[in-house]
Amino acid sequence: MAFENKFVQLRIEKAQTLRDAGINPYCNNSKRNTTIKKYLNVNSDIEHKENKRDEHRHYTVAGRIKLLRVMGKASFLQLEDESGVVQIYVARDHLPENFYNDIFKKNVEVGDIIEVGGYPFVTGQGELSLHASEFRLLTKSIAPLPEKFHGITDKETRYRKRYLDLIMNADVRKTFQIRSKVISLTRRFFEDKGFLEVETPMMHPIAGGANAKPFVTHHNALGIDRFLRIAPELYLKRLIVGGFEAVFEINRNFRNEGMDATHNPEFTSIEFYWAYKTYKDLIEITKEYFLYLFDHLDLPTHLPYGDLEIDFNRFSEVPLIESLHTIGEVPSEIVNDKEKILEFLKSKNISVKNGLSLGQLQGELFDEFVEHKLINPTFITEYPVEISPLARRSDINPDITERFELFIAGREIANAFSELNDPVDQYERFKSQVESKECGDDEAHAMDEDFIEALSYGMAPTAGQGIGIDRLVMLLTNEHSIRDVLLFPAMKPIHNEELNQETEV
RNA sequence: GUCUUGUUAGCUCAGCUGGUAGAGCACGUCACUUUUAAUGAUGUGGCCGAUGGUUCGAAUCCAUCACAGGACACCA
Repeated sequence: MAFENKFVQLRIEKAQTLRDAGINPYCNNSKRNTTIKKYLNVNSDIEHKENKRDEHRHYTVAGRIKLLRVMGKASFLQLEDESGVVQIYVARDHLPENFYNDIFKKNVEVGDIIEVGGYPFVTGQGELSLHASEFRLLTKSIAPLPEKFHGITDKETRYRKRYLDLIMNADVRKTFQIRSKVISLTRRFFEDKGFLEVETPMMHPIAGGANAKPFVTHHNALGIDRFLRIAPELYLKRLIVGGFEAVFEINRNFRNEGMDATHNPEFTSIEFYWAYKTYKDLIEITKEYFLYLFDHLDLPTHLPYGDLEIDFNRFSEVPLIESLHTIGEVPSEIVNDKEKILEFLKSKNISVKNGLSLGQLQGELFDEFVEHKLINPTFITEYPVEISPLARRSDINPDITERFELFIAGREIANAFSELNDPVDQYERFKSQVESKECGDDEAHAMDEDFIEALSYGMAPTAGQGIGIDRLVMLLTNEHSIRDVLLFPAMKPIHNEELNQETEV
């Protein structure tokens, strides 16, 4: 039952006491006229004034009480709003008669949201504070906050009750402010380059554009199942067919797969498509994009990440096959021989699915021996065609594609290629994907005939790229779990809630 | 999915090889008009994650389950 906790009960009683005294514990006519940060900035000159105060100034701030130190006839409290923290000095004799003793001391506590009016002064300890002459409760908090020193550290509680995490941990708020900036800067970067932001469907009749298991939902009115999108790619390319030459979309994708430190079932990406360009142009714009982010976020280009230091002045480019040997230390004589790769993998005790093609085996080698070693930004180029069903073939070598993936700190951050715009080739590639699907690869791409038809009308030569925003934010904020850059990461429901839901129905 | 480590007061944590629970913060009461995690005194507060088992006796040992963290697998 709600509110049964004894501390909550006590606070509810206090709220009632306030009502009985004619004070609304949930009033909404706040008179706040400045933020705490502005208050501190505007009054930074006070310490140089006579008596270190200016009784002619008057400000009204509001926020949550984070700390409360009652010392007889006067009290100090730390008041926090979104912009910052300020110390408030509350003295009995500067407030209406009996207010301090009967209302403030007895019924106001840590967690409450209040409004305070008064003048600026600097305390004996040298802290710019606000001397209260008006004090008003705005919102009575009836649930006690976590411990003032240790705060809340239990990860499960932090993710399930993110609001508490945000109240208690300023650095968590900072992380999400940076996340917001990254998205905003990304939007501005592409808009400034003439890209058009578009919104394409989240519910797809065919889950395409990536290899992944989709979530399924049902549309009652049409009586059909829909898939939550695993990627917007095929819709964005339809727009290129339609004549838009530069489009992007920043939004969620959904993949019905495992969860771990780098995977959440819903995640945010930007995908952008650029007509009359190739993947080589994408390498250039990607470098430019990173510089833009670092510049506007004021980050060092030697970025610390855990124990690593990533050098964003050094982007390198390595073809995938070459990387197997030069980075992964796989003997170069085996990398183009299926049987030898299988032998090699066996000798390293690595088991792979039966019936993989050469390109797929090269992909396995890459994942196993190269990926985790790519710390500084590295564009791995020229992916095998078998693992790139939507990418354009190289004119020089039809077994490889004009594609790259960008790796930083051992993780894939972006995936990009010159788009396959030959409808017949695309049709054949889908067909071979469908064969894989029938052979048990439940993540292989499905046939999308409507997309083939769209391509048939002609899609200008185009380059397209996807960037995982969550992983990017992890890098930029030095976070090592995707849950720490998602406000509300996916969590299993706790058992009691499940039971309640069942019994309520 | 596998392995592993957790789950004790609102929060942060103790609790040994079994003898029916402790601290700090918070909260109540008292003192205190310049504190900085204020201080001093005093008090309240627990279905020890859930269910079974072993035992005279379980927070503690065993099993199963739930949730979480980590690692691995899967996710090209």
